[in-house]
Amino acid sequence: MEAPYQRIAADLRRRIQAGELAPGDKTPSTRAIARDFGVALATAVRALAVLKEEGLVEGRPRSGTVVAATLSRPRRHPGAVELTRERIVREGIAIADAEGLGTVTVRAVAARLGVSAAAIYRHVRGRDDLVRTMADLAYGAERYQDVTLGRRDRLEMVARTLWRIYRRHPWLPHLAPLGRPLPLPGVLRHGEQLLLALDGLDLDPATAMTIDVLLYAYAQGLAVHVEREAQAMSATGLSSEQWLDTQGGTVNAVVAAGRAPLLAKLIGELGADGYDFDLDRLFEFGLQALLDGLGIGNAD
Amino acid sequence: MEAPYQRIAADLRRRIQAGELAPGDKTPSTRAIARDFGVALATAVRALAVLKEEGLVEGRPRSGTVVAATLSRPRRHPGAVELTRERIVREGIAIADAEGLGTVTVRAVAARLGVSAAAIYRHVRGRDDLVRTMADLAYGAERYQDVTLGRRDRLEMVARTLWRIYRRHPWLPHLAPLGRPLPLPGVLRHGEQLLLALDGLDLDPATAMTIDVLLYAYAQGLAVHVEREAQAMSATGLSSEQWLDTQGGTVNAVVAAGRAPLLAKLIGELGADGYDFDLDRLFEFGLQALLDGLGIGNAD
DNA sequence: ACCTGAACACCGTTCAAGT
DNA sequence: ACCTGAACACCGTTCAAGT
Repeated sequence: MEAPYQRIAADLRRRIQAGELAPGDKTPSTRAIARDFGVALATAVRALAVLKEEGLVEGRPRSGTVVAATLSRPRRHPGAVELTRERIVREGIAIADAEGLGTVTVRAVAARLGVSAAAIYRHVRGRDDLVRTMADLAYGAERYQDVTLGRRDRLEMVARTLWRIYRRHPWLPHLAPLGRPLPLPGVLRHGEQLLLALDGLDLDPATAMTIDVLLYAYAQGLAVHVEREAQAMSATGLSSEQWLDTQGGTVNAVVAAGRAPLLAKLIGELGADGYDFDLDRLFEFGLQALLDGLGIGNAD
Repeated sequence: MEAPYQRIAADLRRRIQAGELAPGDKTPSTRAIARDFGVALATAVRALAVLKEEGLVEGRPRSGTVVAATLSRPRRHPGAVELTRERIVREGIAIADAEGLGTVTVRAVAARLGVSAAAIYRHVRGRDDLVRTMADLAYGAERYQDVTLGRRDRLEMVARTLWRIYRRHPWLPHLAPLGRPLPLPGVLRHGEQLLLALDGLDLDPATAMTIDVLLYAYAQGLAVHVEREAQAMSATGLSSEQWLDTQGGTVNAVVAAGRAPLLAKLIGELGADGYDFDLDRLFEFGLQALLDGLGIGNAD
């Protein structure tokens, strides 16, 4: 008679050995396992502990459990791919996209390239340099076609392009500077398109700069929450809506203490479905309000 | 990762703690530091400021800086202040305000309280718990008076209150969650005031929630840049405008390559004074546009 | 009951030594 | 020329041992 945790461990072991879960992939979180297999959290923890013991998976302190790198870690040998700055930067982006900026360590990048940490420093000045170059590459990847567009249409288009970039790289909005623009070609590209839309509006230059910066900051400011969503999801294995469902009780506990009567009322009115927390819709809603408020239309 | 001034401060700290520099000894002068470490004077000044803050050194008006007498680090003894959760959290806030969230380490908090790092864990679950409690305290410190205000006036008032909080604690906007609101009383306080302003507008509940979240996100999104400004300033010892002055050449180098002709034109039009990068004005400008765009006035 | 010292498993970064 | 191993000075966190 096999215990539940052994059954679960066996199932995950099979998926790893079949390549269904590749090295570096996240295993299901303990919460996901508990839900899917219909067991207690403690049982899920136990199942993962077995695989850890076997060296098949590794705990990543604040981001769950990960399939261990192939026992013999990738070794570079004559004829292997050359270590270049670009390869390093792309590896950094891949890690950041998948697991967040916090896990982009020089050592992690090096390990995934089968190289010592020290070797990285031949191509990159340090972690800061690496991250800044990652940002330049990410911003610069999207190109604009040379089309004629109404003023407002163009502003919306640029804002949505930025939003798309942030969606793809949720770590990015945490970096881009505002006060002291870094002269990164990848960043300036978007500013140019915003100024193109504002050109001919007969704005004084300071106002043009202000609107330029404001739209940039709006997209970036909202996008900061994309990462939070992703992080929270990977940490708890729950989506925003699921979280609200399960945590509603806790929120209500505070609310019920009479500290937040209006929030309590609103939650009541929202009913059983709750609030569909949709960042994309929120972005679009705020963008329209902002452009309306700035009085910018398509006509000259 | 570590700013130069922190590296220098750490080096001096080590020498003091090792007894290499005894109480009453002169520390190297700012000029000597600047020369020996190959950094700007401003950086040397900052490094010494850190040590002054820690009470390790004292400024002697016209004769430089001197290692403080209280060499034995603050020891707790019977009758000393009790180690409490609140004291720990307040120390964390003090560090974050002065030097950024990145320098809020469990070990740093412990050292400044004259206690071992392990002792902290008796009052706080870990670094995450510490930081979250710091946020709750910071958000909750501002209270609202029970006044009657027009709808729009109240929304502006709440937004400006949030802005003031972020100004005081530039690390704060990097934390507050949006997708999954933490049931922190300090955070809910502000949401209540926003809902109070929206109440009676006959909005469907989802729209009310959206506007609530949007205003919150707008203030927070722009405030993210406050920290960047502060960090950059403390790292380089230059203000935004000074930075633009010195780095203008670099920006222009990219701009002059013809990659950003409109930015080039705008910079030209701005003239010698350049762009006065004023976050407060930017915040106010965007806030008005947003509320205009939402069609919210003071009348019912 | 409260705190510490030591340990563990991590970081970024440097540098002499190897190939 | 390129890369590594080892080291240094840091992290967060745990835990047996001390007072």
